[in-house]
Amino acid sequence: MAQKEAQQRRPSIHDVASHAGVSAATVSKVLSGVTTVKPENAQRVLDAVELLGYRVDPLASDMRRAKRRIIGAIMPEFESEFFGQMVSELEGFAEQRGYTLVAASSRESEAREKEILARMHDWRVAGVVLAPVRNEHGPAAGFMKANGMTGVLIDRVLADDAFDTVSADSAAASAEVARALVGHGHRHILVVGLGQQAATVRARLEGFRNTALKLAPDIRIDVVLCESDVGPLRALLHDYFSKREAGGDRPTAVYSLFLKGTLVALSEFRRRGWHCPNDISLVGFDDAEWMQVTWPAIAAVVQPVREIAGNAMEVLFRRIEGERGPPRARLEPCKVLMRESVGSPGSVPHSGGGDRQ
Amino acid sequence: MAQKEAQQRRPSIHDVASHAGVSAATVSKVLSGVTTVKPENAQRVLDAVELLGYRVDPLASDMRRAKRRIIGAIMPEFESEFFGQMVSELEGFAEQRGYTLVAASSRESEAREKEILARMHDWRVAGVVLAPVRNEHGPAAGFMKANGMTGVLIDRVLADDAFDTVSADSAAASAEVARALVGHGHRHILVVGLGQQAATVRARLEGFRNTALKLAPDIRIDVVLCESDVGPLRALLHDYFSKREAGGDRPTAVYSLFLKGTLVALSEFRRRGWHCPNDISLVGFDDAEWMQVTWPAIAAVVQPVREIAGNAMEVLFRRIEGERGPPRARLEPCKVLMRESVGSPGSVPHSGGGDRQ
DNA sequence: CAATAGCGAAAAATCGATTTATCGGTTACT
DNA sequence: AGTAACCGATAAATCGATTTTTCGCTATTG
Repeated sequence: MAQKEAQQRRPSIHDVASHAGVSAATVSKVLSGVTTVKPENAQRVLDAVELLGYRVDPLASDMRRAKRRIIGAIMPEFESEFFGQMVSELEGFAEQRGYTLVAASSRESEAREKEILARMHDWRVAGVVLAPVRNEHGPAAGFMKANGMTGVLIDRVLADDAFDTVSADSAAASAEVARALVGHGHRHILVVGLGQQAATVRARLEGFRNTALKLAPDIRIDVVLCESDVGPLRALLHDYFSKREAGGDRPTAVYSLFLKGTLVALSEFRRRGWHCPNDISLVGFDDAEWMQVTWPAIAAVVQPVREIAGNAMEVLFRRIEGERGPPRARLEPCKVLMRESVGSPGSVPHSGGGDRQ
Repeated sequence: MAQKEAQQRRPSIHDVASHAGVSAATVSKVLSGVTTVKPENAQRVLDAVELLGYRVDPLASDMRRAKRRIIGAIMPEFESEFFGQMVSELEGFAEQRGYTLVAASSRESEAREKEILARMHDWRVAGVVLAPVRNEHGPAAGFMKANGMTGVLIDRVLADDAFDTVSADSAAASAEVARALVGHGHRHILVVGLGQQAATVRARLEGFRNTALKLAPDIRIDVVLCESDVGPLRALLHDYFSKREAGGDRPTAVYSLFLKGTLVALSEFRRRGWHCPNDISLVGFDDAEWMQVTWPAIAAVVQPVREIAGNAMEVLFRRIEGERGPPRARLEPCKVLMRESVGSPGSVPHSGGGDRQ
């Protein structure tokens, strides 16, 4: 019975102390590696720790010190492969340095983003990896600044005057996509994007447009931007293609600036019975595992998740360790995988039907 | 300068108290909603809180009480849609009750799973939602039991003698798949699975086999199980189909018991130039967004993520609130979406080539 | 009128660690 | 011899809240 109770309540530093016949302060010193303890006493402390199965209570321990060995990570969502991989990688890097990563998702809401950040501030996290919902100018970054938090911004950011940023080199990747599509002979291209993430999308769009116009000044680039959510995009795209098809001047290729856009585009093609690349070519920003196993495989821009995570953690820990100096904006190069969804226009003018059923 | 210092150090309950001209105890009472405080004083406290921007320090606050308003969630991985959605849903439900959810992934390692669990125990989380790497008999569940933690097991579990479990009704869903495939006339079916998750996979396999045999006693069911990781599955499957094709008795349908298996199967079909459903039919356990936009759309068993998350949180909070009684094992019904990847065998005996290029 | 009950708020104990101040007991130095 | 330095360890203060105890004051009651 007494044993049972002893098992229920977890041992404190005082239990260890009285068991080893020393004071709590001595136990604390032994465990924190202070050398001014008689070896004999140290051994008895360690024995008692072993016997009782004592573990330091991190909350009590951390209450005095300013920072805890915790890194907070805030992602816009967890559903997509990209952010899932990102969290996994960040976890690994944090673990390597003896830190714990706690992850939370803002679920695409700036209000929740700030709320989570405030909670992490309460927890006294040593640093935050923030993938903002919109861009680096949102309220969350402001909160971090106002409260003197240490952090790094990733993904939907370009550069900031207070925090280091790490993101994919969208512009360069988009330029490469432009080269490929123009090279295949496309002269009328639709670009699909989401307005929310202002800066990043603009970089992707400009990178694409500039290069395309330079290579083929006569090129026609249509843009369908969806301001708010993904939902309306489906309708927008349907309208767009209906009008274009009626007018007889529909684009020969689509470049989607984000993953869900690629899905929506594919689903629209499907609805019309179009197939890639015979009826239309498709390239999407962001890769996913399934894109390799579809018929045909979908061409995609692959973001270097591991590199972004690694560099973000690298600069974050440098700041945590007190490094000063102006914030730096890092861009990691993407890989562009030109798969079968891209071909040359006009080879088969218009199938309409489809080759199945 | 003095203002700057005031901004730097975050206000404590004593700052609020002295500002409002009351004691710290009174502040605490006001904030925790105790009614035995004179309205006038309460107002002054609230004003001071507002003025100083005071927030309760959760570290100090929780130190006294045994349980913290934190729920821990441990998932095997974050990369897949399923667990990503799961974490999102859990987060939502925790938020509804004023709890914070901290998520971590064991990255398919039982050692890490236990390590994370120990850390959460140190944090004195109120409860844990554990999606074990293998099944309910792993070391993590043992750790939870030994330390008297409150928790609920989900996904890769059937039933446990110490913890409530919530999972998808794999057996029933598999039976439905069997009915559909047999109904379409399939008499030779390959089932692809991963051995790791023992109990769940067995349930899916048995559910399928039993029903299929009952409906068509002459049916032939091949099974390719991969014990360790997904990697070897690719080779196993390739071997399997090579032998079968040589023997001229290849199956007319494949049922994959897990998502990655579906991808591997698709990629193998692709390699052989087979198309669904003309050359072979395919059903996968676990749905994903992309399955609707491929040609053809892939039939899938949809796990009720939201229901599983909701019920897990429901039973977990009941246990946290002190409910006794034997653990219950809940099974949530799945939806089976029979999409175009399933057809009748023999309609087009063997295409081999493919309908593109 | 004295004893008691009730109310609101302050004082003090508590949670589990860390850190600083203190203390007894040697040893070394002037 | 007197004191300074030092060593190892303990007592006590601290972190920021919550909770229990105590206390002063007013209102009720026999």
